[in-house]
Amino acid sequence: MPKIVDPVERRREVVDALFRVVVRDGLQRASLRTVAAEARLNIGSLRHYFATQEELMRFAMTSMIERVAERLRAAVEEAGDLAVLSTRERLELSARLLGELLPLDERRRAEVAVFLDFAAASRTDPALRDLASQVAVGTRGFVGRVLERLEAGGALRPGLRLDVETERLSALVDGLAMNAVLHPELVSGGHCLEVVRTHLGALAA
Amino acid sequence: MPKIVDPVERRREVVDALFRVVVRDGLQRASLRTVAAEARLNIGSLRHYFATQEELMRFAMTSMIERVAERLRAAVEEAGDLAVLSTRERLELSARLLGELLPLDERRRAEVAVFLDFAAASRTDPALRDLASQVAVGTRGFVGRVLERLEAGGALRPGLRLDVETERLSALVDGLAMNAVLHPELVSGGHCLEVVRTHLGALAA
DNA sequence: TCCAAGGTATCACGGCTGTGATATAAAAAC
DNA sequence: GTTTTTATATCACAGCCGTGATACCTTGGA
Repeated sequence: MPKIVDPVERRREVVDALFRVVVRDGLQRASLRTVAAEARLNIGSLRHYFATQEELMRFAMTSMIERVAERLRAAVEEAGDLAVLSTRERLELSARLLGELLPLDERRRAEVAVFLDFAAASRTDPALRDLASQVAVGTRGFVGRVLERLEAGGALRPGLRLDVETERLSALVDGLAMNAVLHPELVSGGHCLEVVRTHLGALAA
Repeated sequence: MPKIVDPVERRREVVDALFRVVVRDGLQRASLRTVAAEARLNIGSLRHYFATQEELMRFAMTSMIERVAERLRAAVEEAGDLAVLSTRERLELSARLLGELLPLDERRRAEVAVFLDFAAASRTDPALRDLASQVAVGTRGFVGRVLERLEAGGALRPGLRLDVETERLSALVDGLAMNAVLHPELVSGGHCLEVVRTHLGALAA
């Protein structure tokens, strides 16, 4: 019974299955066969949508990037205009925005885990390098925009070098996310938010 | 010609070969065969020293932990008593100590790359979990001690919560190290040091 | 001198991997 | 109704993997 299933939907199902495998067993275990089994598909069917392993991996990584980017865009839009807010409220709003990159619930936790595995793999896998670079540039842009809006609203202490602060905050968020995913018994979601709030508070005072 | 080689030295050579493979091709490519080839050993010889793959991986990770821990200890000892130093000098010294965890030269760069791959693998590999946890606890202890000594010397601004600041600085260093290794075209060693100096400066002001 | 131990090397097995080729069948296009 | 496309499914192949078993040789000690 071909053709009755939307191929776009099928690809999404396969990518979701891949993510479940990566979260549960790591990227190394995400072979075509294990992903097909997780998606309840025959490997032949899977290869009808993704001819090679590299094609599947790149499509999955691209899908994840688009999903997170869309969520960040929605969060920024929902934040709206911060002209009406007090400095304290602006800082709290910024913390919530940055929290979209932290493993504060199961969904974000899974995302960070997948990104971590892909990032580590991208170091030695040329097929993933450009995508990993795209992630790094994207998060820097997002963090930089958060800081710019704070400064434009006069919420930041004067004399800050925004490029250095962007690098500092990006590294902080990445490090927090990684530690929270790798050592949840050491770093909880609450700890992450507290550290981010402390950091933003120090940038304001 | 058996017995003429120190088995301790042999194990060290194997571990060094493993690290070279991991840095060059990633942990996934570090099979018994590739490591044996890199060490110019027959796989049978390698298995005479490491019966199983898990034993080799755990020994390698443990060796790396001990090497870095020893270098950190030496750096702290060399730092000596900071009672005679000015606040500015104490901050610069602390930055140098934290720099031991950053990829500021080829050796440290290789270490961070290896740690990153092992950390990512430890998330889903039970055989490495305790070692990864040991690394996380160790770096937190090191960072915490750096902050304690600064505070004891009165170099830090009052009112800081040292536990939160330890988590913040640990995440910052981890994130910087990761980003510098994964995206050297985006984050150089100089950038790392500048960010760390900025952070310590903000803790002092 | 003989024996045990340490070190090197090779073979074989089952298992998993990505991938090419191919068969079958249903739906769509003409 | 015929043909073409889309989809599912299976087989086979070469390659790498960890590992068990084993053989051979050199050295140290009894």
